[in-house]
Amino acid sequence: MRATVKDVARRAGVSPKTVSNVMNGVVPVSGSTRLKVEQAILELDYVPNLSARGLRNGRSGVIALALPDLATPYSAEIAHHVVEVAHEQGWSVQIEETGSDPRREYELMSRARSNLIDGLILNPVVLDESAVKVGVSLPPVVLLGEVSQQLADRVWVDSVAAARDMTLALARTGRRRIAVLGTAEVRHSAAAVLRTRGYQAALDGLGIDLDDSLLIPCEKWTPQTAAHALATYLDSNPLPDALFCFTDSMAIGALSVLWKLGIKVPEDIAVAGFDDIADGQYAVPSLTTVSFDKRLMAREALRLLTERMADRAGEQRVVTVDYSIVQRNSTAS
Amino acid sequence: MRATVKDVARRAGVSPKTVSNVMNGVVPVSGSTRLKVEQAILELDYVPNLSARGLRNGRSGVIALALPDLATPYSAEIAHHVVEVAHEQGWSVQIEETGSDPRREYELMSRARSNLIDGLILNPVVLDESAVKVGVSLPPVVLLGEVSQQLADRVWVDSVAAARDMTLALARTGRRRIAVLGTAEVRHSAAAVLRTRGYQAALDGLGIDLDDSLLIPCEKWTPQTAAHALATYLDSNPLPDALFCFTDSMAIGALSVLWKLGIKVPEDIAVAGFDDIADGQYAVPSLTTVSFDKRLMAREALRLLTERMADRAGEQRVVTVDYSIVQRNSTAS
DNA sequence: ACCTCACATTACATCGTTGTAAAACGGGGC
DNA sequence: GCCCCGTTTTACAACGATGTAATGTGAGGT
Repeated sequence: MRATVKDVARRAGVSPKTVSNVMNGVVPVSGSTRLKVEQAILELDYVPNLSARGLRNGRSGVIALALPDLATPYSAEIAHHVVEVAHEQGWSVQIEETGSDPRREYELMSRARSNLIDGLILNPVVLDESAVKVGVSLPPVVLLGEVSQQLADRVWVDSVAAARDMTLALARTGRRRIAVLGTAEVRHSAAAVLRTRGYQAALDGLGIDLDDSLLIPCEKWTPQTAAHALATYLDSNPLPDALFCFTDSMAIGALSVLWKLGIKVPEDIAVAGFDDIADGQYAVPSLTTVSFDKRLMAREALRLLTERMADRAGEQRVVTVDYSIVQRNSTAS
Repeated sequence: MRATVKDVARRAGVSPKTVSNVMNGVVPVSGSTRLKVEQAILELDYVPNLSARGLRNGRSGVIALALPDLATPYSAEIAHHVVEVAHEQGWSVQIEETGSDPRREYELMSRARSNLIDGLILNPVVLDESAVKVGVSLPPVVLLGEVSQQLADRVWVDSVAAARDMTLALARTGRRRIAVLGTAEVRHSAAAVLRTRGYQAALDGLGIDLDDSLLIPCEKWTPQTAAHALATYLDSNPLPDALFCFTDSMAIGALSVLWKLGIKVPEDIAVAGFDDIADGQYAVPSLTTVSFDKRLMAREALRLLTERMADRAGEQRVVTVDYSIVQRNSTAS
């Protein structure tokens, strides 16, 4: 049987509450009793029962992190940082996968209410109206990434501006027929919409007419689907000058296809990505991308979340994280 | 305020215990009362408090998954599968990162004891003696991956055999000076030791003398460190025939370095990895690797874990998951 | 009408921790 | 020696759900 405060108290010759006081350190405890208690804790190898603590004071010390798909390098890096930052601050992290299913996104919020979870960091894909219900009797939520409506506190990168800048950067290397990979036809993910918007803004600024045939749709943002989408596209379309993939993962799939087809990057076509995942640096050729500080995102998300827990009523806030265009070999001129 | 069983009971005109009976479905409840209760639950938007439930019946429905580093594609894929399989079975998953620090590995086990966690799936790196203490008053544990001692239930791939087979496969393409990347000089991770052993066994079988200068050490198994290790190595050593990297991640780093040096893969040197991460398929050139079913590993780990929870005393078990050598372009002859 | 028996429901206690409010303690001043 | 006051410790109750054991209900048999 596991030792409880009672056992420790008996052994130390004090009351249970005193043991609790020693552990929590809010109520002052005299040096001598503190020592006795600490001794007893060690001897009995006592560990507090977090369920009981959670029941008693209404918070569990656990937050949930919900991502579309953990196997995605981008999600994995985000998860890594959130877990690490959370741990520094004494939080545990429960991971949930939404599979980019909006039903699941909402279900999570309601599940979180069953406690054991003090807050939720959600990387939504198609959230939108499905979860407008946020706010009422739901746990504190911070959204991570693009959303089309302001539903809750949120941390993001201005991907309209980033996509615009990347498009401009590609144009600056002399490319004119710039295709994008990852536009959405069915499920309009906020990220796809915003990045497409940035791309169009850049073309407008350059005085280039938008050519719809340069919008290569790709519903799932994985190397596999990207590779397939690009291969199919190239079957019946001329090769563009440049290819701006809406994520690095897709870019990696694209590089693979281009290599198999004997198309040289960056000589025949420039390729750029978005997210700056670790592997992009080691892609062949190394990948030009939109980079931003994921650890900072994690830190800010956690900050917003803890502040929200302290004050459920405050105004909704948005943190915009800086980005930069990182030029690597895949777009050399 | 959140509704409790009491509120639901009052509204449905029954006792709290009856509400509990309806929810848990073990004790029979008549149709009419069940309906009343379900109605009340809906009206009040009642969600059970898991902390209270956990306190009362000693299990929280949460398991922990501890990995060295979530940002690693291999870890991420494992996590993805564990989370998905666990979710299917109604478990939640708490993620912990060990940073391959044995102290942290042990700390986790003791933390797990504070409940909120019914079991632990641990991917150890240097566990060994540090956690021999498993078993006594610790939560049910399943180890995932290589270990040097049999400490607990465990799921693994026979990486001695796999490394041997991969080495033989490289030899079969006519390579003789086969280097390995990822041997350990400082912290002897079990995986490094076992894979090196398989490599040596293969050379023995082929009648090739072991050439120590073909063992390229690399403590951390990331593309970055691998790239650095390989670049440094090639500065002062002749190019081997083939390079067997102990993980795909390292292989990706290696491919990047080779490409930058203008060394052609597979013409000048064959490159192989281990783990079959998704990106290996899209590497340039696509990566030959040791493949195994990660979802099966997750499923088996969870099976062992739940069985262990049911029977803390049973014999320790080992599940060995099959592997296969997947030939791709990086080793074409 | 009465008793039995199976089945449905209930009251109560309990899980381990901690906030509240009250009690015990101890030191200093008169 | 006594009282007062600040500090430390304590008893008790409560968080919410559920197992135990006891109570209540009704149908069926005689």
